[in-house]
Amino acid sequence: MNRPSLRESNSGHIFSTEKLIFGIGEISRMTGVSTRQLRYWETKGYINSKDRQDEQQQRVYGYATFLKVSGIKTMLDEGYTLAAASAQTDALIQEGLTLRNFVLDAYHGLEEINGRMMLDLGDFDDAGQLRLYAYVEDHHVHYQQVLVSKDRRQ
DNA sequence: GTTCTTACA
DNA sequence: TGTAAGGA
Repeated sequence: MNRPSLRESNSGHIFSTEKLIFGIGEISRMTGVSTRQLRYWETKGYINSKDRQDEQQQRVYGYATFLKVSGIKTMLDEGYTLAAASAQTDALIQEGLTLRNFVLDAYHGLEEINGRMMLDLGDFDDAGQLRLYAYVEDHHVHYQQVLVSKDRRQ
C-alpha cells in the first residue's frame, strides 16, 4: 500500500559499512589512540574487536568500533574519564542511530511536482490516497498533502 | 614491519 | 600508559 521507505528497501541502511575493517595499527593512526590503549580498553569492555580465530590472532575492528574509539578519544581530550567518555559516546551513537532511522523511515525520495522539488514523506493517510510532501522556501519547511490516484502508484 | 602477551619503570 | 622482551 505504501511505497517502501529507504530503510525498508535497503535492509536498514543505505551505505554498507560491513566491509570497512581495520587492524589495530590503522585504528590507532586514524584516531590518535595508542595500540596499548586500544588493547586496554578492550579488556575493560569499552570496545570490541571482531572474533579473531584467524590464522594468527590479530585483532580486527569494524566501523562501529572506529566510531566508538573516535568518540572516546574526543571526550577524553575534553577531560572526561575513560568510563565517562565511553558512556557518553554510547549515548551519542544511540542518538545518532535513532535519528538515522527516523530520517530513513520518513524519506521516500525526491519528486518534482509543479516545477518544485518536493520531499516525499510517504502516505499521509491509511487509505493511501493522500501523500505528504515537504519543501523548503526561505529557509522554512512547508508541508503539503497531495491527492494521489491509485493508478499512478508503482 | 606489525601485532601479541606479559611484565616492569 | 609507555616501553621492553621474546615469539609469531
